[in-house]
Parts: sequence; C-alpha cells; structure tokens
Amino acid sequence: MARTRGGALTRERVVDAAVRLADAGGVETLTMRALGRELGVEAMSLYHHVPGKDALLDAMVDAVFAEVGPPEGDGWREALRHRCVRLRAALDRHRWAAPLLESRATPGAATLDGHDAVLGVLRAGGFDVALAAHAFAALDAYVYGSALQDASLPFETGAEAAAMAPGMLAAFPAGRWPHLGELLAEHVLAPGYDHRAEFGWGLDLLLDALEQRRAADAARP
Amino acid sequence: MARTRGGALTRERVVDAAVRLADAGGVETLTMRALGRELGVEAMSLYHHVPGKDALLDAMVDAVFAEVGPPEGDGWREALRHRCVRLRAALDRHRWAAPLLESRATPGAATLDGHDAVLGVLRAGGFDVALAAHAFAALDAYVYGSALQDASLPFETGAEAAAMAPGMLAAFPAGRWPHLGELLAEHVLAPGYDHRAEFGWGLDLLLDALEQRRAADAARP
DNA sequence: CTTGACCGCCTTACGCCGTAAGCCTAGTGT
DNA sequence: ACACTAGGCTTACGGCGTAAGGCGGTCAAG
Repeated sequence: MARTRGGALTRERVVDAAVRLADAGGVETLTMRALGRELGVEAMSLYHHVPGKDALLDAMVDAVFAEVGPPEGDGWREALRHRCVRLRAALDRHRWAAPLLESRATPGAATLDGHDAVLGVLRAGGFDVALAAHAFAALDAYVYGSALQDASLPFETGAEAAAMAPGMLAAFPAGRWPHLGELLAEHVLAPGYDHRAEFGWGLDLLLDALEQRRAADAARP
Repeated sequence: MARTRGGALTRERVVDAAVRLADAGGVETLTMRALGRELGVEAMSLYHHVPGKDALLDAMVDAVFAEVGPPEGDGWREALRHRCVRLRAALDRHRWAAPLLESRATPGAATLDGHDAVLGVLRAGGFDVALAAHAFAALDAYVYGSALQDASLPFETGAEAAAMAPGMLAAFPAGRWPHLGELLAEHVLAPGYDHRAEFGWGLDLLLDALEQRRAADAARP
C-alpha cells in the first residue's frame, strides 16, 4: 500500500486531481488513464474509489459548487449579487463545468446546499414561494448562460482579444453582418473594453428588475 | 454511384442526418459509424463531405440557428421576444445543442446572420451601440442558460414530472434543504405548474428591464 | 506466530471510437 | 477511346471506458 504518489488514494484526491486535469487541458483530455498517471496509479485502480467516469463528472461539478460557498452580505440583493459573482467566477476558473451541467441530472450535496441557501435568502428578503422560484430560475439561467458564452470565446484576456482584433474586423467586410461589424469596431475593440464587465451589467439589470417585481408583489393585498 | 440510401450523399444530407441522430439519442450516440449506418454508407465515406467530427458539430450547431429564422414583429420588444422564444424552442428541440455552444468558437453563417439581425433590431429600436451590446449579451446568456437548465431536467413533460414527484419529495426529509422542499411542495408540485412558463417569466423580466434602460439612456442629453 | 480474509492495486482483454492511408470503380471531359 | 476524378470501400492504428480476475500486503482472530 501507499505506493501511490503522495499518499493513499481517496475519492477526494481522485476528484481533486480530475478537476486539476480538466482545468489544465479541458474535459477532453481527462481520461481515466491520464488521471491514473497523474496520481501515479493505473486507470483501473480509480474504480475502487469512483463507480465510473459519469459519477466522477458528477462529483467534479459538485466540487465546483462547493467552491462557491454560501451567499454573504446584507439584504437579499447584496447577498445574491455576491453569490452570483462567486458562482460565475468558479465557472470561469473551471471552464469545463458549464457545459457539463447538462445531463448531470443528479445534483450533489454541495449543489443542493447552494440552491437551498439562495432560496433562503430570497424568502427572507420578502419573496413569496412562487416569486422566489422565478427569481432563482432567472438568475441561475443567466449565470450559466453567461459562463457558457465566455467558455466559447477564442481568447481569455483582454490583451489576447486586442491581439486578434484586426483579423476579426477583416472578417466582416461591411457587406453581410453590418451590425456585428459596428459592434466590433465601436464597442468591443474600443480602448478599455472589458468583456468581463458585461456579466455585472446584466446581473444588475436582473437584480433591479427583481426588486421591482418584489416591491409590486408586496404592495398587493 | 447512388448506391447510398435515398440518393447521393451531400454535406447537407450528412448534417441533417447527424442532427436527427443526436435528437433521437443524444450526442453521445452520434458516432461516425452510426451516422454512416443511418445513411447507408461506411463511416469513412462521410469524410468526403465533412472534414471531421468537429466540423460536423459546428455545422450542426449552425443548422440549429438556421432553424430559428429572423426576428419578426412590430417594435424591438416584440421582435426580440419572438426571436428568443424561437431560439429557445430550437434549443429545446435539440437538447444536445446548448452544451455544444462551448468550444464551438467558429460560428457559422446562420449563427452570424441571427446575431446581426438581433443587433439590427436593437439599434433600430433606439439602443446605442454599447447598450445594444449589453442587451444582446444579457438576452443570449439568459436563453442559453435556460436551455442548459432544462436540458438537465430528468423529465420532459409535465406528466413525467408529476409521476416522479413523490420520490423527489421523499428525498428532502425537511432537515437539510428546507427551502428546496418548500419550493417542491408548494410550487413545482402544485397543480397546473408548467416549468416551461418559467422561461417566459424571466424573458419578460429582462425585456422590461431593458426597456427602462433604453428609456433612461434616451432621456440623457 | 500462523493463518486466512480482505483491501487496494495491477494486468489483461474487449468492443467501441475517430481517422489516416490506400484501393476500386463508375461517370465525365477531351 | 481513354485518362481523370469524385465518391464510395477496406484495412489498420492508437486510444478510450471498463469488465474480469490476479496478487501481494495488512491485520484481526485463533
């Protein structure tokens, strides 16, 4: 025993290594053999700690949610904003996670903890059950979708974006897609553009709108 | 020649069959061999019409966008609502598509047509370039995220949801996750609940909020 | 101290996958 | 008539997830 690199294999060590591998090279490079290699072990040994690759992926997604932590801040708006920003940041650190949310129909404990905490914040903030459900669904959809959008960007940093700007502009010769061309030229490629700020803009838009719905709901008999 | 089932192979026929296959059994059942079988052809023959599987997936995503068609309706709000609903419906018909949007960093012509049309509607509706960009990003993120959420639901119809309701309730023994339990009991499992209506609620929330931002922007000097 | 069960790892093997390379043939252009 | 080519087919390779079984240490019971 203990011939494995860095101590005994555990489910937790397996999942952590899988997350690390996926972070480094994308999900497609995460294979049971590569994961074994990473842990100084043969692929089949992993099956003593994880039922199969599907379960491993489930566990990885749950590990991402575990990173997020509970909502913090005064009032539902601040707490939810904090939580969404943290969730978004986690999905950004682990770009493989957002697309994986599909087909992972069996959420883990950390995932459910997070969802429950968000609902708790909404309920405590004066949202009735139905409104809380709508708000929760809308916020989650926005965060996931935003993460999915960014995961498909061909660049990661603003500098990289600026570097490939001329090529992108050339691809829009003003004929077809004039509005996309305009957007690129006057907005995305303008100095100081930060596509990450886009997320915050939409998030505040949603939170403002939710506050209005809440107030309107509270004003009713 | 023409020994293939149903006439000559073309790139279009290949992509269509791939979409059909993925619709029926999920992306994971879409293999080059299965696709060949579907078309009465050996797997390698497909490579005369498609460079590889990655390009095929790109083409499939673009085919989904081609289904959506241009925005229709009077005024930016109605046109955009129409477009989002249609896009959402397309992503619902092709549940494999939303997660695939990741890593498909090379959008097809139909995709760009759609994006350009949406931006055109916004600009014509009085959104300046920056505001149009924000609105576009927010709406798209919401639609994608909503599709992603639903793709991970373990049921497809309301009847199926109702059928597995008791089991779900039992899984929340009121201890941990009290708010999720409340949500299930009082909202999701309430008679007449339709989870599809959730999408429209959030969409209207976003559109209302965007109209306010637009009006505020127009009122400025 | 012996023994035997068990745990955690390893080896082997199977049937999939995407696709590189090359062959075969029917249809077309000259 | 004949060479060319487009569009199929066959074969083969390396890599995948994982089923099945082997095997050596560890440790509790005798």
